[in-house]
Amino acid sequence: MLTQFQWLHSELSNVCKSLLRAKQLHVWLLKTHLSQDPFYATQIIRLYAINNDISSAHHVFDKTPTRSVYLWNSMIRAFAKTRRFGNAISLFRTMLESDIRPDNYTYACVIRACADNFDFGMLRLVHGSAVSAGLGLDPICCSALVSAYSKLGLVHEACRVFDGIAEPDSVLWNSLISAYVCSGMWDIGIQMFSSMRLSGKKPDGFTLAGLLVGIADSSLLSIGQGLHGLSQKSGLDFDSHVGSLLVSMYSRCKCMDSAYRVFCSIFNPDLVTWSALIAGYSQCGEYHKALIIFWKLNMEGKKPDSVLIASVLASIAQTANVGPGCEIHGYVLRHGLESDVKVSSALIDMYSKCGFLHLATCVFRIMPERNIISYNSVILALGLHGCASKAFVIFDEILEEGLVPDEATFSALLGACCHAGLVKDGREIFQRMKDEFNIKARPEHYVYMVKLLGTAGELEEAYNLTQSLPEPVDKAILGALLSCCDSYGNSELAETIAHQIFKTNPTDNVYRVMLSNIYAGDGRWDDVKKLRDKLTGGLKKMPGVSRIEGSYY
DNA sequence: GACAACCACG
Repeated sequence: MLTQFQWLHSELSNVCKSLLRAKQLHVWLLKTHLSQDPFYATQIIRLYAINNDISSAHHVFDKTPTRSVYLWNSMIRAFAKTRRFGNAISLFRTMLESDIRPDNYTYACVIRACADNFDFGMLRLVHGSAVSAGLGLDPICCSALVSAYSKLGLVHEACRVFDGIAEPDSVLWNSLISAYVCSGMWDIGIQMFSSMRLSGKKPDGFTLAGLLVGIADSSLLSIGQGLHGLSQKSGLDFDSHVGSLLVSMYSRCKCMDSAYRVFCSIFNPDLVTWSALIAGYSQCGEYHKALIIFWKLNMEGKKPDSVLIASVLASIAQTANVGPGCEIHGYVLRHGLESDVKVSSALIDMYSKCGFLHLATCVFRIMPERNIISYNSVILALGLHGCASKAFVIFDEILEEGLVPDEATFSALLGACCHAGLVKDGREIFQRMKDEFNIKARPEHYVYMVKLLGTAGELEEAYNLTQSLPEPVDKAILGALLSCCDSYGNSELAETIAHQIFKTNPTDNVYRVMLSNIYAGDGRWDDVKKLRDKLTGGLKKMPGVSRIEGSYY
């Protein structure tokens, strides 16, 4: 039989998400007067933080008279993990003024918080403070520093920290490899991997994980396959992290057969691995397979989490078939997932892409918590359905809420203007994006602007806008203008634009076909022939398919 | 208690 203490320890080590359970344990500890014991207080803070009840966690911290380093660290970590970076830093400052000295774990946690908050200035300060506390060469601090600098894109700083260590341990090697790979320098990451092996350190699951995320697309497939072989040789393919990363890696390489094979070889795959497979099918455009895997997951009695639901909803949105979407919505309501901001944003997008704007706005209105992504989803939905003025009302709501619009917000607004033909509003919001919100226009913003002006017949202004950009101008921007020239039958401008595109994209036949169609519209058949003769093989148009599924009104 | 995975808007 379990003793009370064995029971307590097993309950505390259980990381299961349940605020109720955390509260029950807290009450039990209060009754037995154990709650003031720094160890138990630390555990309760951790449980509250996992369940996002930061005020209860802070209350426990306040009420504990003897504060160990452990206790301070757990409270700072609780703030940092719930993205309350300001609180984490100010508690760290209070700790520095107290008679308890921060240890290497405190610094590692604060360093990570600075990186998560993209606060370079604070990271420098904390780094300096760690050095003066004599922890400049501590392996735990250094691995946190290497990861933090690389997250901020400062891979050379990360390298400097690494170079300062005479005998790096595996964790530090893994952090450096990850740093290079995450910064897009996967070849240096591979070199570091060789150096690690030469130095006698055995690669582990983390090493492989760091390398696998660098296999961004099918051009690196053979390296990915090599890493897969290596993981099999060292028996690391049984590691659940490595398994899920192999599935994602093959998905990114569009090798869904291999991804599925890896998935099948994993004994009892976890939710992350299921998610990786579903997202993989979805990203490869195999939405129906994604749904089949989702139903299979349900048949096995597994409980999908919010991340998995969000990726399935994204798949459904692409199939534009609201039926399964409604089923998932039912599941969401039955399992109390509707308050999750990821799930709700995905529901808004799904309903809007399936044609049900009113359901999308209903979901939005009853959301208890909204972030910029949920606002962007609803602006996109309104824009897609031609309700541009309502989209602008939502934009004002963002500002009233004190949220900061991002690139995607303006993309959605410009898209809404395009759909509704609101040239004046489009011009205005494009200007405000740059002047008021300091957001540099990205190619997609220019595409919308060119489309907006071009569709309204302002071809000259649209052309001037494209020519104000530095060379080479993105082909999508010029392509948008080319298609407007087609609508207005302006074959002269079309010719100029098309040749500008051909200069940088000599093999892109799509634009030759577009220009040839414009010539044809003008009756310039000789030019059509000249252009068509230049076309190389492989020009096949996928026939369109439409289908009507059952009605869900 | 430090280093790693799946995810919603474009």
